[in-house]
Amino acid sequence: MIKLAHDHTAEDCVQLVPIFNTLSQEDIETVATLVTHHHYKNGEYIFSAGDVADSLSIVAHGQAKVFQVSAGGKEKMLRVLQTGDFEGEATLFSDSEHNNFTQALMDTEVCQISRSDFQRLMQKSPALAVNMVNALGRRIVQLEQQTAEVTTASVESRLANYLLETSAGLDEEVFTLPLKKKDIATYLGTTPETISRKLSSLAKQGMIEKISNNKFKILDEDRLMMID
Amino acid sequence: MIKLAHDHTAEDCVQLVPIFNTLSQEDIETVATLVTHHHYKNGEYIFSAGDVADSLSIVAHGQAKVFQVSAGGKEKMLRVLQTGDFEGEATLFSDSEHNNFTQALMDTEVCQISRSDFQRLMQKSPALAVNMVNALGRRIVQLEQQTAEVTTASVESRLANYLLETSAGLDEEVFTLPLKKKDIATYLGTTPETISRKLSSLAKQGMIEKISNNKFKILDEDRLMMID
DNA sequence: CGGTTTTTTGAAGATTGTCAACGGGAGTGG
DNA sequence: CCACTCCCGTTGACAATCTTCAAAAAACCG
Repeated sequence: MIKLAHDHTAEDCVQLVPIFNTLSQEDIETVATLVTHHHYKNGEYIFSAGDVADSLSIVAHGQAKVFQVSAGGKEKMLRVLQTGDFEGEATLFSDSEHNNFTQALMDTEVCQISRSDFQRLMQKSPALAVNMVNALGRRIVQLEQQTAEVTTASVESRLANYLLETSAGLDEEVFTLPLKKKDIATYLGTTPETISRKLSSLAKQGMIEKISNNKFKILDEDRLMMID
Repeated sequence: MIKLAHDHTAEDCVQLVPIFNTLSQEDIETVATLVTHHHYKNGEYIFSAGDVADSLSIVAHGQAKVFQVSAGGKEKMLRVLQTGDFEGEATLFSDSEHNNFTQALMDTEVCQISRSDFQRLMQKSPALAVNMVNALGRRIVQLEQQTAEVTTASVESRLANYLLETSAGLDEEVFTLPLKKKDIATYLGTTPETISRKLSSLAKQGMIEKISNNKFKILDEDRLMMID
């Protein structure tokens, strides 16, 4: 069966993405017709704060960073979208503007579905709505943990956790940080200088090893977990 | 039409709570039959971390605080549930244990619905699932703002915002803080001592007035908003 | 009213932020 | 292929906010 490139990618979205891939074949085909597909190169903006927020964006392949910009012009990293993640919760329930920026970190495929289509789809396909509820629930639990950690733990502890999470699930002991240190800093609620110092400190203590600028190796997982 | 007290409260839940009150009459009646109702006095625990998490708890009337306890035994306030709010996202998607504590701050009516019933209900009534998606979406937006603020703004600014939010929507200029300063402190990611000092500072600067231990009056809203 | 918890206040100390300068790597253009 | 530039990361010195510890005062509860 030969398909056009565009169709192929639209169905990829639906096949690849957790909130869709448990749906019935019929639903999957419906979703595929409603989805539009876009490609973004490294550094391109998927959307910006102030844009009309009328659709949900789903990462079919690649990575993108979501961040806010304060009145003073300072960035605050919120999270990194991986394949299968989506962004645009704010668009789900009201006509509004995006409050975040989303920027591709590499070549990234994004599928979008308009709020009205998505709401209709949820009405027609309860399984989708339930998937969505579950996905959002997971996200809330994670956000709560994150806020608790930021207000509770020291920078060194937060950084250690970040390294553990980022390296988790990789067979390779050597892993690459997907973000610049500047972004890691705002993600963890600190400054690039402090990140630099704490990484040195962790290395000096023998818990990690710096391979290159953004490649590291975990040497002592247990000790990293017990910081603070 | 005469009803038993218990039935009355069960329907109150359904009538009062945003995620339910837009449902069809038929759905509302179904929900009412699935809901169990409990009363908690000030200080009683609605659930504790480690409890089996198999139901969603909805506040029909009253106030309750949700908090975590760290390994070291320190509390971290997460939020205050008001009438209509619910807690138990973690229970939505998997058999697991609660990761939070929830404790009544006054006499509080709580309705609970089991995960399995709730999931069935969402399958049958897409409107409910959509309401749920919207409610969770709102919550995520709020949590993101909160984390951004904690990592970005000074304690004085966070406290000022907290006072503004807590007093918002009240006609009375004098308002009562629902939490002890200890809890406000962990909510804002600081210590009771710092809260005490910053409140004095705000009062000295003429932005607020201390009426009693936990009653305050906003004097200069504009200046409070512009801190930091 | 007695006892316990909460809040306030003070002083000292620590973690982290800020400012500034330097070094290095990546990309560009000659 | 080399030189130049720009941005990022590093390092140091200093400042500031905030935390911690301790003790006294105030509020709360039965």
